[in-house]
Amino acid sequence: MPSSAERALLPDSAGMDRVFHALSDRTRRGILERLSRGPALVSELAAPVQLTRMAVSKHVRVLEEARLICREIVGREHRCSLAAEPLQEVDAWLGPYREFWAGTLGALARFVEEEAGGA
Amino acid sequence: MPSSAERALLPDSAGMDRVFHALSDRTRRGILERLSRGPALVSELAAPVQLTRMAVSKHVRVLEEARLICREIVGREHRCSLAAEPLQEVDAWLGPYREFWAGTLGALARFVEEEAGGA
DNA sequence: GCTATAGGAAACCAATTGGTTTCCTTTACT
DNA sequence: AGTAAAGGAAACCAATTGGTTTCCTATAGC
Repeated sequence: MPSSAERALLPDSAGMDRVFHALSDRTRRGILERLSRGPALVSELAAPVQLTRMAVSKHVRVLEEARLICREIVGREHRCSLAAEPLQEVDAWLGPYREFWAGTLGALARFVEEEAGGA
Repeated sequence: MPSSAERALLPDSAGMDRVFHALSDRTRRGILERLSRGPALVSELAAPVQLTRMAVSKHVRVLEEARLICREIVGREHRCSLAAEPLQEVDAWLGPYREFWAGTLGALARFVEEEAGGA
């Protein structure tokens, strides 16, 4: 069984597919943003969204399958809450590219400096 | 005209949709990873990928439309290179959630500490 | 016990995806 | 000039998406 650290480092491609796909819809990102301010029922998520409850329900399921939210079923209510772990995986995935753009910006800075110094 | 800082902070939903969707395919993430080690032609991207050149060409276009790569056409060759800016937008988008999971882990740490102290 | 509420299941739809194949254009090499 | 290489365009295909509507189940409240 892989530890959570291993899970974050070995890029489980299928998992990342699911996470990025889940994030590729603004409605779903909106749901995540809402949940970052505390748990909510499915109907509470649906209320502000100008969409059918069922549409929101499907979005919730997509997020759940990407492990971005988890739901606790209490009575007839489904209480959804944010699960940030996959976002940490995204953060980790971003790692090398962070170095890349730091390099790019560094190179740009050096270029500008050279221009200023040389001219 | 929005500055690059504004562009990074105002979440252009359609743009983010495109970026996350572009990232939601492992082939495309593979292309990005390849390009993080330097520019490449479309055929060089297609060579290792066990897919038609056309399929790769389409993936390249998706990445290009998400502004994740840019291509310089020189003669008959299309030289593709990584454009990390949208990844910085992803990084920025991640910001608040980073605080969230820091809080969660912080809370967990406190809980464990209390357990250890109280027991 | 009856009614209202929270939510999923299933069927359906148009649009998009990821992939292919076949053909075409443009540039390079000899 | 003639051929090989780089790559896009178009047509096509099966599978998936995002959305709807209609119906169904289970819990809660009077």
